[in-house]
Amino acid sequence: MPPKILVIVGPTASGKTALSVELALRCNGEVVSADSMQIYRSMDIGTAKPTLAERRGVPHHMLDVADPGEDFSVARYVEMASACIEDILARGRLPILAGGTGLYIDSLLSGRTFAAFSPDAPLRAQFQRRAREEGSPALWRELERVDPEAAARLHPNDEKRIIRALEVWQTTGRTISEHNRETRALPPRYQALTIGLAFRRREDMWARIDRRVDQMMADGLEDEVRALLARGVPRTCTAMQAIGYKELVQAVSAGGDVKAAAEEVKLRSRQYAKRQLTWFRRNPDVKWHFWDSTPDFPAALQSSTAYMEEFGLL
RNA sequence: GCCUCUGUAGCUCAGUUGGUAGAGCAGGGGACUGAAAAUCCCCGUGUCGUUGGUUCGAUUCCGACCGGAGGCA
Repeated sequence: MPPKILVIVGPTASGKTALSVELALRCNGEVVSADSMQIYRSMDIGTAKPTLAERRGVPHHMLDVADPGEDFSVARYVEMASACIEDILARGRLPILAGGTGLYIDSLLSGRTFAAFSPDAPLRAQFQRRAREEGSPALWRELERVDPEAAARLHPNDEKRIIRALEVWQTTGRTISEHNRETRALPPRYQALTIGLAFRRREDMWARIDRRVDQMMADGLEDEVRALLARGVPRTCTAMQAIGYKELVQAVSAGGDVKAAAEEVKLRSRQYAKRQLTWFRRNPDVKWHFWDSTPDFPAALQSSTAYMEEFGLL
């Protein structure tokens, strides 16, 4: 039987950090972040990375493990995060995986593997150029010839996934469909108790997101972005696509309106939160804890520990 | 006070040579297997400001009224 771990999911600003720290303190746990942007160093304010004070002495893993200009990937995340979890388990403590990046969480828990090759940047760039020149449906038709199963699954406009499927084919000689079929058959890496945090009403979630963005601005997000740019972090890198960064980069470099940018950040954050909900709702095993107008951590703590007992984690 | 323009989906606006209307954004839903805070797909009934009139039929034409913008006094 794979080891049991605790997982806390939810959209942005739903209180994952606070709950995971509380649970770690009570249950001899350590937190493993599952956030695709908090992995980057020097991106603290805009990613809502838990501060030292918020961590309250609880060890946190998978924060600050990459430089903003660096390429990161799910595969790297799974490799590093699973090593962290093994280590925590070996020390007899409870791993608490907390974060909002659904792909990272599912990949880690499921035990899936990735096609055995490193992303080939020149090849990808070549496909991107073709997509720009011939259009993504042209690539889709090409995919249809080599991997009809993948083509049937993908929309002709889904450029990123079409390119990915073609990359796998070109570099490994096997189709991504084949690979996926095999990896899906692998046993899960962990037995997860997943607790989901969400607001009962959408408006309450929006209000909390808005407040958080206002706080980020007050905490100096603009300066954080300026510092990254001054250090020469390319504005096109993945890290700079993060919500809060791309909008501020735009405003700061275009001499634009920082206040308007902050409003844009709120809007994009709400849309992101909706996508996160879509992802997590798909998992029927999530034990949801809904907030009324504002988070009630004592209540969440109580229901979480009850689930943990039932699951055999306590 | 007079004149002109204007009032259509939450917002910005198209449109109907009279047969009850459609885009963008917002919003909702879904997808997602080495970029994922990324990316992709699907979803538009609303007293067409109110009220009279003309008409078989008005959101569309005419009048009045009530908002809004501008101009002249």
